Amino acid sequence: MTRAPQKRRLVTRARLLEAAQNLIAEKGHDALRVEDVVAKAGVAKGTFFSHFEDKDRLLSEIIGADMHASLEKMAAQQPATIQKMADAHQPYFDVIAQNRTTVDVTVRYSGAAAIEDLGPITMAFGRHLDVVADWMENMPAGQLRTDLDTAFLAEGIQAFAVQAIALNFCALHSSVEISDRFRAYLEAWLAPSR
Amino acid sequence: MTRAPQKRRLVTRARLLEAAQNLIAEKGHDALRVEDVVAKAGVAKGTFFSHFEDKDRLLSEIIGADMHASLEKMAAQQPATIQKMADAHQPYFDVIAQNRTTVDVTVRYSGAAAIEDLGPITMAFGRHLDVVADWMENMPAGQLRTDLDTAFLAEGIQAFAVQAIALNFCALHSSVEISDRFRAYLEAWLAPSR
DNA sequence: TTACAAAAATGACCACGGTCAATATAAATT
DNA sequence: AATTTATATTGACCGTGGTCATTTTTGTAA
Repeated sequence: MTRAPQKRRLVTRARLLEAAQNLIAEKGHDALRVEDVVAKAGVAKGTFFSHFEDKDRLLSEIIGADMHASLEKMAAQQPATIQKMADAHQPYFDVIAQNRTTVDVTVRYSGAAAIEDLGPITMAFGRHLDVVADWMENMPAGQLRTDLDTAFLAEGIQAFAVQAIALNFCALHSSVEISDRFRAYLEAWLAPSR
Repeated sequence: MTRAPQKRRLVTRARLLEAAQNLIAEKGHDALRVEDVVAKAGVAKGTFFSHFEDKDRLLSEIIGADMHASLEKMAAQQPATIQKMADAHQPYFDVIAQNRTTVDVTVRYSGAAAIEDLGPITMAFGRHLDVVADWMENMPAGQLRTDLDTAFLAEGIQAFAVQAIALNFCALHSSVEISDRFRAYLEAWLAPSR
């Protein structure tokens, strides 16, 4: 039986997260250094690693929270068409595709390391599935293919979201074109004309 | 105008690659250390980085070659059904999903860094698109949806391949189940019943 | 209060990827 | 053959992520 953490620990953790967020806001995810974080937070280096198993885990904590926030914005909507579903993903793409680091970390954590401790990014990916499945359940009839359940369709949407982001980074396209590509994929996936 | 490299340089490069391949065969991709590679190859550390911009680039060179080999096996076939298309991907999955490192590197290099110098993994991804597009061009009629061209359908296949691999690592499924999942995706993507 | 055990924090230390001015070797020029 | 120029290699050095035995702090029970 593990005990509840002392409040001191929670304070330290919050300090570390806040320091990291400020540094990211200043210099971007790529330039984040653990030593800078601990210096700003006023703790020792070892403390950092007693709170986060590695640097990527801290990043995943922050990026995961951002993803979650954008997903809640999405969940508050109910797009009526496939096109609008695609468009509603914009805030989500904005978070994931900020830069190479965010893309890398997102992808790495999309497959969870441990089963027990699903990271925040893994959770966010799960939430994404739920959100789009829910959208599809409540969409005006006749637009979606009916041969597959919404959970399966949602998996496909996730695959296309990742693809759109990856291809965007490949050809150095702008963020706008992510959604162009994504829109075409969704149309083809969700409303095939055979 | 850049000159041709001296043969000495080519020899050194080959030595480095061979040393790396042997070490990977012994201990796996994860345990590869640059210092071990240069020791085995009998060169200085700096030499390594004059041949490969970083460690990941060396890995991408080796994994990319493996991917290419498996793709040529695939290209030599002509599956007659969607199911067989999916099954024919097995050697490709075996290369990419060997372990976490191969998956990470593959994904990272799927989006090329520079435009000039497309890495071997990026090239392999491109080859994959060609191979499956070619399969679809030469398949017995009536199986595939006709509303989209094969190049676009190929992009979707790629997206689903990545998704199948990623989900496999997420839930810690076995390699067998990658292709199960992939088969379902392909059927739904290529032959929707609306 | 004091004593004590569990939790938290510390910082010297290590591992390893990556850099770069200096050196050695090969090719080109006289 | 001697000199010069381009190419290839070297290895000491650095930055930064991550470890762990030790010390400090906190909650608790006598």
